[in-house]
Amino acid sequence: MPSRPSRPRLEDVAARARVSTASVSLVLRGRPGPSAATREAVLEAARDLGYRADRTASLLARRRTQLLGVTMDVRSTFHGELLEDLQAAADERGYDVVVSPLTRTRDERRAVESLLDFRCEALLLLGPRLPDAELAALAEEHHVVAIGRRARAAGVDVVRAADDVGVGLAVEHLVGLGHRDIAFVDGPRGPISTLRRQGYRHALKRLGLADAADVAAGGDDEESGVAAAESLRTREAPLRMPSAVVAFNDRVALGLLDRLRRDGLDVPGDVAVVGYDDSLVARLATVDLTSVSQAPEAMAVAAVEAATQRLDGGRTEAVDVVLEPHLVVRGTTAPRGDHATRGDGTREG
Amino acid sequence: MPSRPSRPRLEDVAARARVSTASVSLVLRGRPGPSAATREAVLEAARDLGYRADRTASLLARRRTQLLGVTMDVRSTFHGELLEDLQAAADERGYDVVVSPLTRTRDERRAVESLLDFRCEALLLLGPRLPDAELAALAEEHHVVAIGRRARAAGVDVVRAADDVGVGLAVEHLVGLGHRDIAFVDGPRGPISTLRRQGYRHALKRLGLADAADVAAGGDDEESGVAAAESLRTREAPLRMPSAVVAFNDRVALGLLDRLRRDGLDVPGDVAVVGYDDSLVARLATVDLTSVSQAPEAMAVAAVEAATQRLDGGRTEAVDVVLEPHLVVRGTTAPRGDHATRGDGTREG
DNA sequence: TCGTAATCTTAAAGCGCTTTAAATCGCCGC
DNA sequence: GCGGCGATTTAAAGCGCTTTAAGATTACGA
Repeated sequence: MPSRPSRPRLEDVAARARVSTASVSLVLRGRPGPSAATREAVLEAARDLGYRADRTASLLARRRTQLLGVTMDVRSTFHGELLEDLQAAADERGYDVVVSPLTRTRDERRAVESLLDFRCEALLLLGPRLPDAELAALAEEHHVVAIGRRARAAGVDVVRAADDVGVGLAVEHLVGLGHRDIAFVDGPRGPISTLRRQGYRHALKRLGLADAADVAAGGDDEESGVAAAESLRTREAPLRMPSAVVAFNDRVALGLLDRLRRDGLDVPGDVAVVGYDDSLVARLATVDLTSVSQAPEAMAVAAVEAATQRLDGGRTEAVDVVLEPHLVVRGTTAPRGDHATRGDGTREG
Repeated sequence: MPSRPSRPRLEDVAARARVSTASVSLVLRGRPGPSAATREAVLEAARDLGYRADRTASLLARRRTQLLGVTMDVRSTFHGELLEDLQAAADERGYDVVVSPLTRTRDERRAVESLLDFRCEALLLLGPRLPDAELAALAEEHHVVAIGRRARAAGVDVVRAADDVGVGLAVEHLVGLGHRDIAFVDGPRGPISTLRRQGYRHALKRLGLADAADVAAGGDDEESGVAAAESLRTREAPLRMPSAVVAFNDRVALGLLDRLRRDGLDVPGDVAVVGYDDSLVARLATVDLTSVSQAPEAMAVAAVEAATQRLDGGRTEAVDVVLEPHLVVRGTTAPRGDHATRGDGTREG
């Protein structure tokens, strides 16, 4: 039941403090000018009245909105986490965030439109799927930051993690544990998979294990993981069941884990598994998956930074920020020794 | 790189169409008045100029904002789903949604403040944790709808599912499959658990199995499920390992599943498991968990409906909408017969 | 004591759109 | 040919806040 007496306006505060609305405006926004006496009077009046500025009006009056628009997939917990960090980073810089969720009935284009209606000053797109050309077109009219995806679109700022390096870390970790037969379960067709696969190959080469390269078809979800597990276990002669697997992402790793364990294999005893994304599910005590973190906090900060540099710092050249991922070691990886001593030897070939 | 030539204003459209700004405003919002000729001229001019109304300005001018504010936990996929449906429902009624995420550094109060700053006309709170008193206070000044939680707060509209009925459905399903020893793994202390537990007890009574009531301590996450699985398997004499378990929610069910299977039990062969929420994870092919759905779409529609009824329908009495949940049968439940024929008999007592 | 600079304060002009109240235009009947 | 009426159109007054430019005060040095 909204209050009948409409909320107090700036004018009311001014009247009560016996000063002009200009002074009130200045004081309330902490701008220099008003004397200490005026400040106090205004603050007191505002407090008494329970005054709260009408953002709509102030946005209209000042040319700026100080709003950052974010598009995201609400169903993705990774995006959820990123959003948390974006909020925090924006807060610190005096910006507010408007989120525009993508849903079945609301594609990326629509979500962006909505953000523009709100007059957001910059668009932060989480894992945008818009074609590069469209991103570039958008960037001609607005500030846009693509997060988590490489983009060859003029004028678009990009903030992403070095996926190849990330996979490399995983491989090094496994080799360090004594593993030699390390398979990589691929992701869906696309630039991200390519990069991760490269990371895998290069790491093996670097470690003198180039010959052991073993890439299995995969995908980006649990089912792909299950399928990959099956194919790894039923392969023909020259190929062997690896002692460790690096999966395209955590979901795939999850499918792998599930299937391997149902088949009676012990993880990490018989097979070590590493995921990618360090998603919330990887952190669950029941999953406890070793995974590569894309450092969402750092990405968030970098993205907001990119936006504010354009807005307040006068930057006009697009930037491409590449962050170093890091490995989070948990319970699905262990020294290879374990395998030899308690594995059930369910290998082929 | 935002465009230099500032975006066209209403005035520009008016000039180009050779009519007044009033006419343009009327036409663009589809209000009655302008003649067909005027309409056409305006639409054409607007199209030519690529005109897009400045929401900020129009919000200020008209008294209404047509904005619904939603607070949610971004990490919850259930909230994510709900949000999708809320968006859709709001869209249909000509409202726009502003979402205010809860994060570590941004509690519910803060999130609500933010929504008020945006001048949202109604607050839709997803599973609010604010104490009833605070909800009631908020409701004195604003329209508030609590979603998914019972609230004894004056003036607050509530939209929730009949949890007791939901658990009842699960129990009936299991009994229909021939199960008799059906345990319930409880949730965390609170009204929701109480209601679900009641639903469990009442259903058993109704089916003449009151004596078989078997409530195990639980919680609201995977770990609680693991713990519950352990306790179910190691209990003393008179108690037996049940042939079916209804869990407080899907996460608990997941923990149960994981632990039971690692212990070599077959689900649903040895034990049938039912979750609650019909979350995305329950639907994963690798999980395929029978679960009770709270019908998020229906909740979303009801919530938006509640808000618009107050805003446009003139309703002033609070409503309490209780929706009927439904059971989604998947792969973790099967006739008890299965158990007898292929169970490994790992029971106690 | 007076002029001038420095410091505060404020009147007033918007920001871009909506809306009301009044003006305009046709058209009809007498 | 004129008064009148309904259908359109529009001038103008805001919505609540910011900001600029001018005005008021005070402070100082000469």
